Amino acid sequence: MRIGELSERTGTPRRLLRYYEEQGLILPDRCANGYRAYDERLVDRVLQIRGLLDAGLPTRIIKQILPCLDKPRLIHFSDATPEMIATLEDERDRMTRRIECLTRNRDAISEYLEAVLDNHTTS
Amino acid sequence: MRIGELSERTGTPRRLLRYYEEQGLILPDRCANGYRAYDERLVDRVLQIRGLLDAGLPTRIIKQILPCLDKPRLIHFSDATPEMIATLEDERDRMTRRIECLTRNRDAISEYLEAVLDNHTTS
DNA sequence: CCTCACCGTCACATCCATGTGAGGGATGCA
DNA sequence: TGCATCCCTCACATGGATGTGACGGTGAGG
Repeated sequence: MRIGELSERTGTPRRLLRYYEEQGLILPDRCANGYRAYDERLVDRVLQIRGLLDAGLPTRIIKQILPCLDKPRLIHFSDATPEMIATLEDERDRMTRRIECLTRNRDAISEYLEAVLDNHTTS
Repeated sequence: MRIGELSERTGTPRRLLRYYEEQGLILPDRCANGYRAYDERLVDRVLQIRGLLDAGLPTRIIKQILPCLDKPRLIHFSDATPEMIATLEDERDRMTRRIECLTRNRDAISEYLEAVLDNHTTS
């Protein structure tokens, strides 16, 4: 598919699809035209990228963790340098901390909302 | 406490403590000097702010959700306009989505790391 | 009194994700 | 053939969080 369709199907501005490519997050083929040709699977990948960006990860980190998720069983041992492993462990821990923080705060919001709505219906 | 101590205890540059104040996230007292005087409780609040920022929330949103968490039982009904409630519900849902995304990816990283480390020790 | 470490404000700089638009080529249809 | 709609690259702009430094006031200790 071309960039327009991918843009529509992922709700992502074309500008950003090109930006993600520039940052090395996706690598579309090119038609003879020069037009970018995106594989079907890139729909999910783009959504994943957007999710991670929205969760506060920079493209530099996303680029490093994406290859680990490609094929659950096709591990790229070539990339598995000690530094890379350390980076991944760090990032996994940061993600865990983020999850805890978000969960705590979301639960507090839920509690607040319940209290307010309760009060509203009973007053 | 003054800004230096709060900065040290939270690992936050003074610059940012002033910035958070400018954005209305914290509201320190002032000594006769003009020096900012921070309450003990602001240590936790600053850490919470940093956690939420790191998780991708903008200060504008953080400012709105912080009051809901102040006292679990001291609900500020005065702020509970319908728009505010809608905002909170939206933000709660966004947080849930972020949590799901982070959890999925973190688990995939863990799986990858396990596979790599397994392979490493048995080869 | 001097000095040093703290504080204040102000302003400009940087990084990153994103917006916007100009200028031009490709494709397909009236 | 003309026009609309897609695509390309390039480049400049914006907004939010953060860095950095200038310039000056405060206050405790030698």
